[in-house]
Amino acid sequence: MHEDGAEQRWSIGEVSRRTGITVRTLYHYDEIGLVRPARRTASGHRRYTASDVRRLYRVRALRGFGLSLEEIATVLARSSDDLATLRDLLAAQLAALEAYAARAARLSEQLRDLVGQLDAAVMPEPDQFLTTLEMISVYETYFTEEQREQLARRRTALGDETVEATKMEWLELVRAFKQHVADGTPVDDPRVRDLTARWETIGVAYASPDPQENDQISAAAAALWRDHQEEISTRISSQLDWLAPDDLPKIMEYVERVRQAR
Amino acid sequence: MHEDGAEQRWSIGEVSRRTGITVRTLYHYDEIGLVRPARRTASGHRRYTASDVRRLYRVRALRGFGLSLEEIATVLARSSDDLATLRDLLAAQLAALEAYAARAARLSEQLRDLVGQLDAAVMPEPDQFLTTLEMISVYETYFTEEQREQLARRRTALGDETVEATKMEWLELVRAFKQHVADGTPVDDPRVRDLTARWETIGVAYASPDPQENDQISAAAAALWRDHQEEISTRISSQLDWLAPDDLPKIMEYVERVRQAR
DNA sequence: CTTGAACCTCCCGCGACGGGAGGTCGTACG
DNA sequence: CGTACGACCTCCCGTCGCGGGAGGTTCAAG
Repeated sequence: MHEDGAEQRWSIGEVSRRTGITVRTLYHYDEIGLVRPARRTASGHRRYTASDVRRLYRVRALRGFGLSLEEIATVLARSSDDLATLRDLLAAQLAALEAYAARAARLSEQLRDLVGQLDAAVMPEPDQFLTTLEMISVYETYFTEEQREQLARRRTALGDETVEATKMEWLELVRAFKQHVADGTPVDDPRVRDLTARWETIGVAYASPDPQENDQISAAAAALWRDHQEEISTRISSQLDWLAPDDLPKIMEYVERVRQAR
Repeated sequence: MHEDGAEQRWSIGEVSRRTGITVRTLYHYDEIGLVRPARRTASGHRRYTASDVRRLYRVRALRGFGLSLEEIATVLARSSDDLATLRDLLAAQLAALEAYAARAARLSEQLRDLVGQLDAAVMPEPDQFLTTLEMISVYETYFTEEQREQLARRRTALGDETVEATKMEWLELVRAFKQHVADGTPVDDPRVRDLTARWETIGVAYASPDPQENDQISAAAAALWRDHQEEISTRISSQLDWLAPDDLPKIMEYVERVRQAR
């Protein structure tokens, strides 16, 4: 650690080449005071010292971890004596990165599904695909991020076949109810009471251990149905040949009346 | 699909509540022409139709997948007849997301290491930690992303113990060379020739199957050493009690001369 | 002394809005 | 019928991390 007067200094271009940071960025760092060259020549040209360059390397590393320039400025201002701040920031950044990675993974999965559906031409109608997009958004409007995550976890835990089986069972119930609605079966008939009980147990597999959470999810689902009955009914009936668009609202209303009658 | 004159229309505030999109954002979408309400009242208030709201849901879903508003505008402009564009965009987005997730995973690992080192107080000197940051940046300056990934893959494939063993073996070689340098052993001595051979085989475990890639990595490493001898030497010697800061350059030069003498 | 590269400052632009100022409109209530 | 208040309107500045251009000065080599 010897510092004599003849210390080496570099022009902004040389520094740019050495560090791989563009000249424009160096100007920017100087402007905001993040890395200012130790001195200027008489004519105003920037002269960077070895210590400036080291600071630049630190900035680059921290930028690489996703810290903002402001955060970097604060940790580099106090860091010599205080590593705790830096540690906390890095730890926070780590948590943020992991959360982001998890979100990205969920999105990737959803996207793979969608692209797969498009490729398999399962959904030949363009309108139908766009409607799928709408439903995704509606779904996200009514359920919070945690709720969606919770439901997604449950689904993957149960496995695709189980989920598919549940869907089939639900459709079977819908068909049975449709018949009862058509027949005008009274709401206190033991048969429809049994069907309603099965209806309610279906969701149990997706329930979380926390009952309060379940209530919130049920409430969100109810609100979704309340506000978007038509779209949902249209969409589901369009994929089945035995269900008319206005069947589902009638069925849901009927089920509700059965519940009340208990 | 019946469209009578008495179609339902909503004010911007109602739409905001229904979709969860802020009023400000609705203004923005109108401004850039992404979602314009079907009409205005005489006084200029926006009136959104059901079809506008559906478009908003589509926009929100696509935004959720990370598409830009411009991309969304193009796919929604042509999408009714052309799902291929949308498919390609989603597929591209999927690839981008996966790449990003992979990068996030690498960064997380690096960050966990760093935070772990800070917590374990392995590195009590603040300066030393900041120097670590500098080295990270330098490392990234000289090796390309693929090269770093390649090296990281090799390291994880070999396992921590093997890597540690390699490090130990290398240190052993360095100590042996240090002695030979001190003794002035001639560069054509079979003992130093053997040591140099071992030196060279050490890196082989990290080599890629592609020889050209190896050459590039070696070149990058050489450039790094050329430009940052001092920092590296200082850093390594500070962690060992038997190595002076100026030993390593001498040793490297000696090894080079042994190589030339062959 | 000239030429061309490197350097300087100043300023507009991006993407997707947030937020405030300052004005108009709609409607419910007194 | 007036008035109060909330909802709505347009216009414009700010964000973050620079990129890039204009228009001028300085440096180093020939």
